[in-house]
Amino acid sequence: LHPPQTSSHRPRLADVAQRAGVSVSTASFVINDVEHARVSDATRARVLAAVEELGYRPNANARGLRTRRTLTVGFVTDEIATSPFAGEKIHGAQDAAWAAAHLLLIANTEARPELERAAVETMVDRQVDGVIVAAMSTREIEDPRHGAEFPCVLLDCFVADDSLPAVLPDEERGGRDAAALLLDAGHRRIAFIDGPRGRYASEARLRGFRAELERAGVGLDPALLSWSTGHPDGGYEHTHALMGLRRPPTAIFCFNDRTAFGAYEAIKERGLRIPQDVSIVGYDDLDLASYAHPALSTIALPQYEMGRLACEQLLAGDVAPGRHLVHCPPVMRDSVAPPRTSRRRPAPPQ
Amino acid sequence: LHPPQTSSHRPRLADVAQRAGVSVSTASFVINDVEHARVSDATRARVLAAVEELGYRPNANARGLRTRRTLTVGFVTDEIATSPFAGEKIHGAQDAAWAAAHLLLIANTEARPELERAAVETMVDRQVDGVIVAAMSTREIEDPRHGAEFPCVLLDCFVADDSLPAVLPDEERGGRDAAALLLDAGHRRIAFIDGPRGRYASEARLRGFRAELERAGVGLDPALLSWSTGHPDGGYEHTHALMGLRRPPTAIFCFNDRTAFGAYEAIKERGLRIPQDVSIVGYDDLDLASYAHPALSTIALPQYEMGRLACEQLLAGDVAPGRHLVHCPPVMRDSVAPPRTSRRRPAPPQ
DNA sequence: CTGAAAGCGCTTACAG
DNA sequence: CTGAAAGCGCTTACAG
Repeated sequence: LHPPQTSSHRPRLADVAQRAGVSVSTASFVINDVEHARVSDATRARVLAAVEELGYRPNANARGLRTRRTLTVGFVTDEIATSPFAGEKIHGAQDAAWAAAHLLLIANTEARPELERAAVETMVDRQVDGVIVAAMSTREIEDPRHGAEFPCVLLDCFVADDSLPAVLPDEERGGRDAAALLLDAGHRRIAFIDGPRGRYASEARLRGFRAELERAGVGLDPALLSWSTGHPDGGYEHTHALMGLRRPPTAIFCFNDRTAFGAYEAIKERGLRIPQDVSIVGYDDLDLASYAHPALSTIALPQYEMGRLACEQLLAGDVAPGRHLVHCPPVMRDSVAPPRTSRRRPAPPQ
Repeated sequence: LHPPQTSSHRPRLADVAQRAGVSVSTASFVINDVEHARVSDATRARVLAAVEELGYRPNANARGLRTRRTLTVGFVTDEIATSPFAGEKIHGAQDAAWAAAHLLLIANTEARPELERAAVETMVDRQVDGVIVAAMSTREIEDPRHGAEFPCVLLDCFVADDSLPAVLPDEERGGRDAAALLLDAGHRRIAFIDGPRGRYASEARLRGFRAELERAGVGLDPALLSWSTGHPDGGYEHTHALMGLRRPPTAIFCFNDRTAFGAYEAIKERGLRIPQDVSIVGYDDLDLASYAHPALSTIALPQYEMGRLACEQLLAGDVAPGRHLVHCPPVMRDSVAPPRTSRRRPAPPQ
């Protein structure tokens, strides 16, 4: 009847079958290495030769229609360009996907719920084998399934009832580790320039940070806690304020590396040195952190690993619902040192 | 016979046809708004109602098999995580794709030719409507078609014979603009800390930079040209070297913003001020550039626009082969000022 | 204005 | 060991 395009067609399975002098069934069996269908070596060789000569490659679309497996996973993200995080998550997910012969279908939603919904729907329409829904900074989202049923894992986000598997960074432990790192160096007066109030990461890191300080019998002086933007300007301003205090901190934990970069500037402007005068710890481990002077000690956010894990779990298909926390490893560089004794001495007992 | 999965199936077109009491043809016509097939309003309403009630959504896979259009474009990139560039390109491409009801299928190749080839092949197997091959930093690549025929546009890369459309930043003009910017401010002794030798961007920016200096009758002092890493450490070291010269430059053009960040550090360490003592111009317009102190003047690399353009051209299908240069707009911030007169005076005529 | 039927390119019980 | 045939879920000339 009507082949929509008669033009220079790719060879089809029928073409290789014909050339090899076998039926399409047999050709299909050898191409797919079907176990239980025993094909003689001679026949197999003829088919393989025909495949080679024709440069035959199966139409993945037709195959997917028949088998209901498309070897494709959907990746919908609320943001893709402003931070390097998205790229790292995608990189990890894509590596896991590729290892299982899958490809990633991407959609960016700008965190707009109606776009997110449309994105998930169009992926399901395309019969993806599963979808990863990712947020760039940990947050709660609506259930992306909206009643439909399909394999889904959440990346850096979660649903209220935890009915879906979610891969999340262990922010609270990260906060604890940051505090421990500074405590271990001997600091007692430690400030925290936190991120935006109410943001999941801000609250979780603070929880861990505060708990660790209290465990050490130090406690968090309310004057040393501030909420910032997560950008360098916030770190810059808050650090100036902090260092202008009558009893300035000897160390500052910054919500993220960008905030720490701002803190660096402020400290240098005041003629102080890092880490001799003030120790700094960041969060994220941006690649720029290792280029700072001195190289920034920080808590790494393992975006690549999280992306990989989410995709592996999705494809393995055996993940339990609920939150799966991923450790954020501290990375020690040169921005932490013991406090100056000269500064510790004058500090009166709390 | 054998429905591979009898489980909770999505409704098919046949289901809506049955429910509406029409044939699948008719149902298909109204769902696809087929022009020449006039369907009575009553019938149309019944079909639409059935679609609504059943929550019917067409199987994109089946549709693609039949129509040979999958509404999917392949995006293969040599790098996705280390710089923010990939994310911006993808963002632009995805926005253009989405606007045309397309989705992006992504593959990352780590710049390994065999992976690149496999990626392109698997995308063609999946019947994508076209593929974008992207590099993160302008470079020549092998023809990704390898004899096959499919719509393809290159993004930040090109093939030797220019037989494919390629969207590229106008690096040479960027170099010229950077020079002009500094020349216009009154500088005559301008250094260039270029990127790695032999890299396309390094060479092209140098070409433009040098040409503009010569046009202004200034010329590029070989002592003021150096090749660096493209990372902050390179900018840091070369700036120290430059400022240690007997006749240091009054302005430095840095290969990129990261290099400029290193230059900032070195200048501040020497007790000099930007822009009063030294003017700095970067390249890329990273988001961090606007947070630097002072905010960095730079030449923007319009990654998003390039991504969008490439995808638009691919989907429009009317692009001529050859290089399509995209302008890199200078963005003036606070790191450029006229040279100190005290420094200009002693400079003897060349 | 509407329907019956072929076919997109595969896979896979089933029969021989 | 191999083949004929149905069917995955659509679209679309063609006939009425």
